[in-house]
Amino acid sequence: MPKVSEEHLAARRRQILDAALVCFSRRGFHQASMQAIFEESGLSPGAVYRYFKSKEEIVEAIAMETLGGFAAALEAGPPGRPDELMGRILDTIEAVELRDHRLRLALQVWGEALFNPAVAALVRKAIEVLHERVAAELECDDPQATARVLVAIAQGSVVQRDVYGDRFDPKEFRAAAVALLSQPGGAARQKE
Amino acid sequence: MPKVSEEHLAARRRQILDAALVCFSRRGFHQASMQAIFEESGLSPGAVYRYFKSKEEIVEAIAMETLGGFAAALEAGPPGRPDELMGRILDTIEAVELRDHRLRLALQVWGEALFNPAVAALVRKAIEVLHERVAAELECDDPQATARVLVAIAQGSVVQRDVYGDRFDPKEFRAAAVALLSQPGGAARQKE
Amino acid sequence: MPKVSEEHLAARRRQILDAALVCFSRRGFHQASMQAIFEESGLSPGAVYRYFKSKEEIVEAIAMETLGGFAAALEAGPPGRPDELMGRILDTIEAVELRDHRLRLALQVWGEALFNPAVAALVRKAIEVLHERVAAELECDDPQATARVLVAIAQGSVVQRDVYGDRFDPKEFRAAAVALLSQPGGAARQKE
Amino acid sequence: MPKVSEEHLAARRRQILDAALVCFSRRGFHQASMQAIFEESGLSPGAVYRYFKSKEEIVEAIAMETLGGFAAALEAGPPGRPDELMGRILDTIEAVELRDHRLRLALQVWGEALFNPAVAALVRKAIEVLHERVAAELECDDPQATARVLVAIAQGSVVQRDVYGDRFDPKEFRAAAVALLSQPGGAARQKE
DNA sequence: AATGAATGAGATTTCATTCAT
DNA sequence: CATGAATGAAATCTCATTCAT
Repeated sequence: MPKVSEEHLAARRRQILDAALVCFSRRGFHQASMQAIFEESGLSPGAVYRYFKSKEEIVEAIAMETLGGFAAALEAGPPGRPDELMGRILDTIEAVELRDHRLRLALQVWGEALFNPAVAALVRKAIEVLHERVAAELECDDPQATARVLVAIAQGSVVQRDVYGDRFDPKEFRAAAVALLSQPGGAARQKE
Repeated sequence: MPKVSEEHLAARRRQILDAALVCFSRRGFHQASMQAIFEESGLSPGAVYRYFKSKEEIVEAIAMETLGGFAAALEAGPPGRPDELMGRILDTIEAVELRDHRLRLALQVWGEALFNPAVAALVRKAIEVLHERVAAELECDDPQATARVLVAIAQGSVVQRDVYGDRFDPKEFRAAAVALLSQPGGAARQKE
Repeated sequence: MPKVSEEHLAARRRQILDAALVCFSRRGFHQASMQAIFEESGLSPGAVYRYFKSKEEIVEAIAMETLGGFAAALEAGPPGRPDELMGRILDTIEAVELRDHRLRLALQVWGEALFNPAVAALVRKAIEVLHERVAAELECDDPQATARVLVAIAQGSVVQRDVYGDRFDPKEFRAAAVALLSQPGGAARQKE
Repeated sequence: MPKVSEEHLAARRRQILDAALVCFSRRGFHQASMQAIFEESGLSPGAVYRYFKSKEEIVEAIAMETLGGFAAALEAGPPGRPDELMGRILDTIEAVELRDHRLRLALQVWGEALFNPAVAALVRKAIEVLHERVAAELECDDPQATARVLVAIAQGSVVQRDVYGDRFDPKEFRAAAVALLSQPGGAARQKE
């Protein structure tokens, strides 16, 4: 009974990736088993392997989705100062996390990039893209270099959030980051 | 070979941890096998298991060393502005990386914290300590919150370096970060 | 080879249990290795573990079969005197041994009950059942207590047979037991 | 520092066997590890292996002690009827158990005899001895065969006690056995 | 005599993957 | 297109035993 609609195929793929998302979030890429994905998805091994030819391919698909989500969500806006852009970036992370709950995966994906060249390429590309977007919207002396720092702040915030869980306060972090960037030297307590 | 000196025992432990360091850096915590550690260390399974009672214990020991290394290396100094402290933090990372080559592990350790409560506790503690150190040396409006941002920049720099490898330029990043913090709003191209 | 008939599954289970039977009889529960069961059954580890999730589960299944075999084989009959019932019990043991060759296992199962609570429960249940059956068919003063002694004679005969191997003569034992019970005091050489 | 008194050697041996007794009673011959014996005895592997050249030798020594204990404890007495002797045998088991707590081991030893020829020989010898002693003190038609049945009752009582633990009532069992043997046919409720 | 560090074979179990149906 | 039984390599860890000190 071959020939099945495009939608059907896409739905199956989604079903598998959703299950993988759950499993990877729960135990990590390498501690989650294919067996767990079969169960979570309600599909048989054969079915899953029809859509992805290895576990690694699933990992890569999840990595791609996870990284792509952020880039896609960062809306273009008018050029602005670093602190303004920083606020927008952190707001976007917040929005995406609310929608997808993929922050735990982001950290994993970066870690996976250390050993998996395909994922490494994805991650590099994604950071690159983000970086270009940010640089393009920055109004400051060295937009390229500054963009890298803003991206680092965002990445660091993800690390802290993943590690601290509920004890990380995104609003507070956002305020601190924006303040630091808006009155840098000034933040130094007006010494006298 | 009974009753052996303390140093001997310590040396064996080191031998195992050094081997684990190599293996984990090469393949990651969960893809490195115990077998690989036996071979890299030149010891038998029984010998390794005399010093660590599970793979997880080795992972935790490595995590602890890796995190402790940074905290220990950040020398105390006189209070200063955020940009000054940022420079010192990034220099420390640089120095530690040159010495230990553990930056790849740092990212892995953060990832491990997502699923391993013991490692999570270690990481939280380590970040906490760093955070307190930084806050204590900051002269600015809200040292606690500001410290968190500086730590985030440092963490983000580690992510970028791990992902970019040689293409990450630490000096450039350092310069950009310090510049951004010293003339924050000011960095906004003096609009005219 | 998907969706396979019930019989196929049952047959595979049998195949594994038959192999386990051989291996356990040959070396004992704890000295028989899973490897041996894989080889004896001609199945792969994965296949065996699909049907039983641990070695212990196989041990328990074998214990259950072994104990159940005896209970099932003891046919109901009209109430009778202790010596009559004793004869029937020993005959049943004989018949079951001829059919299944599980006497070596019976002793092992009792031993396993010392340390394995699940097996202990099985054994207690089996002895209980046997005991009730015997008591129900006894015509004598205290059927409950008497049943316990008849069961003990049966158990002791199994011990002796296992230990003596071919040198144990079941017919002789049966005759002696029946004689002892039929002319108890009387068996005392008519003193004058 | 060689040459040590005989007593010292004997004491060490005892120390090891006592530890083994504890370990074997707790987990069984094959599930108790040598490591456990080292710990329980407070001796090093090297020390233990000086006195016994393998685990099997310890098992055999324990088996020997366990079996010997019963034979030695059954005091000689004047010839008597089966029921009288039965009472004495069960009383002896009781006394020995109170003293040594080795009943759990007895069942294990019988099981071990299935696979270990040295133990099998010991067990056969022990049963033989017991058998001869009992036969010699029996006053009845076929002392040899009757002795075997009495021994079986004793063995069966050990099985039941091991399996039932505290729920086995030795006094009740003793009474039932003696009654059955003293009024065998008679126990059959005088049908009219 | 005694120690205990070290060995290395081997135990149980899991897991990604395949392919007959 | 889908199933799920089967595979078998490999993973972690244990254990009886040895031997240099």
